Amino acid sequence: MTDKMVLEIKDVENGSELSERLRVAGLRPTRQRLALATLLFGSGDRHVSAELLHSEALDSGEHVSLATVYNTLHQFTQAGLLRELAIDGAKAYFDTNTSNHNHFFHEQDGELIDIPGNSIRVDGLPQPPDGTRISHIDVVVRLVKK
Amino acid sequence: MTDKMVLEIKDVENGSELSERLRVAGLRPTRQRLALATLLFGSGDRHVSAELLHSEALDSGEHVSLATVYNTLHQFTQAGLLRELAIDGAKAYFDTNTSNHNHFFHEQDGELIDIPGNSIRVDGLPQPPDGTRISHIDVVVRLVKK
DNA sequence: CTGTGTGCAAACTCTTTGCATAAGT
DNA sequence: ACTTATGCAAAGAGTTTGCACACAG
Repeated sequence: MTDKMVLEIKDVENGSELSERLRVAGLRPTRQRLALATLLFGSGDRHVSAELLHSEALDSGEHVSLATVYNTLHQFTQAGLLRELAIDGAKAYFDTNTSNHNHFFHEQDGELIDIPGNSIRVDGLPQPPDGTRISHIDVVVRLVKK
Repeated sequence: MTDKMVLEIKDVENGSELSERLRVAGLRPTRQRLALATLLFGSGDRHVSAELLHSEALDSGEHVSLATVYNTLHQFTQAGLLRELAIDGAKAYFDTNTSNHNHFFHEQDGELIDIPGNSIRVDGLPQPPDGTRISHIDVVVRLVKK
């Protein structure tokens, strides 16, 4: 039995393939990154701001500095684990659902809700300008109180 | 001939129905607002940031403080003369085209290009959550270099 | 005159940065 | 050991605010 096998068994035992996800992304699975990853990926799709994630981490008893939260969110985004959303200009939101989907945004509450990727269809796209290609299309359906 | 008539004739003479647009919106046509309105609405559709508009105003020889530029952009937005865009989170953009249309956004250059309102069609919108109605739908087609 | 608008500087929010210390491999 | 990550506090960008003065009606 090699060291590598032992490592794999240990990872499976403590239920944490999060370590492995981080390692694959070239990120050391530090205490802080694991804590944030657990909050982010431990329970379905989420939309978080840096401040929210920071306070959740503190609430859960892990000390993580706000600067580290920002670093981590950007590292995760670069690694493709998160997608950054430009929704309201004031602050950045990060979405744990990186697949193709869109959003309702409640302008008064600041609440953000996923719209499944297959429900909205965008037709009639004009040709992108020369020398460019479409990276992706963001659709934000803005809501107000009735 | 009444005072009112004199005023109307003067407005027509200097070619400025901008004064009237501001008055209708409940905004006094001050020197600063007229200068900004001229820059904004004097030449086709535009996308501006506060800082860009401020420096254009200074370049044109009109002194306007940055705070007034912000005030004015928000007042114009509230009056329906502008639409605010949440494109890249870092700063706010204001669009002089308030009709229904969408945007190409070149992520690397930060360039913003209008897509005519009638070319894109969005289908398959789910029902908005209870107690809310759709205010409007923003479609941003994000571009990267080929 | 009266009320609104403007300018200035200070304050505020969100985010980034520099550098010494701590932790992972 | 060696390298990367973290924490702190300070700096930075963009935006807002409070209040005295100026201007439009």
